[in-house]
Amino acid sequence: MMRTSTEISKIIKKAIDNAQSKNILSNIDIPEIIIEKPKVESFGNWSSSISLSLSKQMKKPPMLISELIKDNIDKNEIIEKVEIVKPGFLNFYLKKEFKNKLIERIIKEKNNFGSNNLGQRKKIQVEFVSVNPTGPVHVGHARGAVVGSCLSNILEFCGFEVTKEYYINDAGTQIELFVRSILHHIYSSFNLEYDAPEKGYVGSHLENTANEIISLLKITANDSRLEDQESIFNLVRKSALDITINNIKKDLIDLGVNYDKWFYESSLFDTKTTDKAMEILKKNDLIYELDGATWFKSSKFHTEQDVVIKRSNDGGHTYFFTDLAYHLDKFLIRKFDKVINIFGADHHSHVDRLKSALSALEIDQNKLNILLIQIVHFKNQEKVEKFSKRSGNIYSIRDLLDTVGTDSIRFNFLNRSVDSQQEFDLELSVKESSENPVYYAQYAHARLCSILDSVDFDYLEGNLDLLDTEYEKKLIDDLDFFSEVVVNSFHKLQTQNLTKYAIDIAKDLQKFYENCRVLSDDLELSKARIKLVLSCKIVLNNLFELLNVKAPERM
RNA sequence: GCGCCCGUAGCUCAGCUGGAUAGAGCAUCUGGCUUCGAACCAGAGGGUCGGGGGUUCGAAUCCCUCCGGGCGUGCCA
Repeated sequence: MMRTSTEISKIIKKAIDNAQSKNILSNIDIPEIIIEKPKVESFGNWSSSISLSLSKQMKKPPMLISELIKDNIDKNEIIEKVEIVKPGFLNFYLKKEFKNKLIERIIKEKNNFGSNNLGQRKKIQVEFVSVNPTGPVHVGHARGAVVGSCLSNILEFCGFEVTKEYYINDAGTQIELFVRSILHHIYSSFNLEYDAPEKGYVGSHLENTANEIISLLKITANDSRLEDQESIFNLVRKSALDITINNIKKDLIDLGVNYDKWFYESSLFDTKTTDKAMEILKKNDLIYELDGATWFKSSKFHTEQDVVIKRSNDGGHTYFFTDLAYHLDKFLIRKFDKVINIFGADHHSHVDRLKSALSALEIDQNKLNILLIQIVHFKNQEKVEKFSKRSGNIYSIRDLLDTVGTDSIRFNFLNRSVDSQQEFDLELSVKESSENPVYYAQYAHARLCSILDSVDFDYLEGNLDLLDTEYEKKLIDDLDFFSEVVVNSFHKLQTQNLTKYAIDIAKDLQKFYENCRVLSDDLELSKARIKLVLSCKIVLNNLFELLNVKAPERM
């Protein structure tokens, strides 16, 4: 089913063609005709400023171009009326029958209403969060988690085959440090010597994990396993990873974030993908040795500086190298048509490097989309807290979930552009949670449910022509806009227009509720209004589904 | 120094592929519950869109420059 804006766009294109073939409009190439929702109701249901942009090339005043377009619009089943407003806007009013059909269609399509097939079942991967498994996911990553999960929902709704993936860095320096920090704690608790690593992990989380491992592995004071530091390292490493990853999973699930795949960095070595990557780089002469390290000539592509892929001190691979191999896996082995990586803004130096990696692997760069999420400051009583896992000063997602509800957190994050830094006032979010916009939208939904609950007669034959107040018309206008909002979110890969739409439609619903009695003595009118209420509920449901926010029937 | 992001109402933020009167939530003030849920509604106040230049019929939006804040800047991830 085509979106209304697209339908109108085609009608206008045809009208211009008509005028051009009659030689009353000059025969130039017509750009994409953008049809927009006007800001003000008095400007119709949809509008276009195409005449203004054509004016110069056509050497005609926009008002005149609009007149000519209007006069040459073919008969159609959508547009009731066209208004031309200075300085040359075309404002369109939709036919009643078209609006009625829309409502019938919503009721029929239910969960699918608003979806589309722009993705054509193409394989798309969304990789997000991917925090080192060295502790709980802290609040700084919650934003990326929520945005990633919502974007995935949108992509799915737009017809993509989506794989949500978490990349587990289980092969690098940080894991090593983490495990050695745990071992230090374990040995210490039995009064044994084990050198604490420099820049290691400390704090209550580390101690808790260590203690958990002691009881899990039943380590005792005179345990012989403690004599072989090499093998105890591997034992502890595995337990530490399992424990940490399971906790991360649990926290994310409670945040409404779930994954299709948990990808282990170490598996890239097991499957020899890293070797393959190295071969390609060597084959293309993109590798050299310097100062004992191995370098990748990324400067040949997009970066100013080359990048180390093998360290000089211990010969270990850098994070960048395994990430390069990881992307080889994504594109050349698993063959995703498109990949979206969501990074924290502090990783933005990684963007160019990764792009250069793709070039080296001869992968089309347009297939990779990297979203940088700006950081979140968590404010607590005037103090802006700095959180760091290594220092042990953790404010985890779990802590956040314990004080603020999931819906509130999600809505709060989704309601902003990822380009903007965000200040999250912890005190305020708890205190004002009942005044959070998400509850406003949910309340509208609950009210609709409450009405529908008390209906005990058949209303599906109701005559929609009876919907004639400004409040009802506005709601229908909103419903018509939903598919458009979804597509916009997809194109821009953003979520804030969805939450904005939620607030907008909720506001119009509250006004409607206030002014239009649904269940009344006028049975025919009641039936029509119930159908409107039902279609609004369906759209709100679909919207909440995308946001992964609850659509409560009662509150 | 260089690179990326941001600067819009008292606060938190939308709007930025140029378009009509710059919006929302919170906060403040005034009014509204015997009728489907007042977690609501109606109304009011509140703006040099960081400053300055430029492009354009038209700039919060594009370009230049300056100021302010954040993040990053070859062997952590």
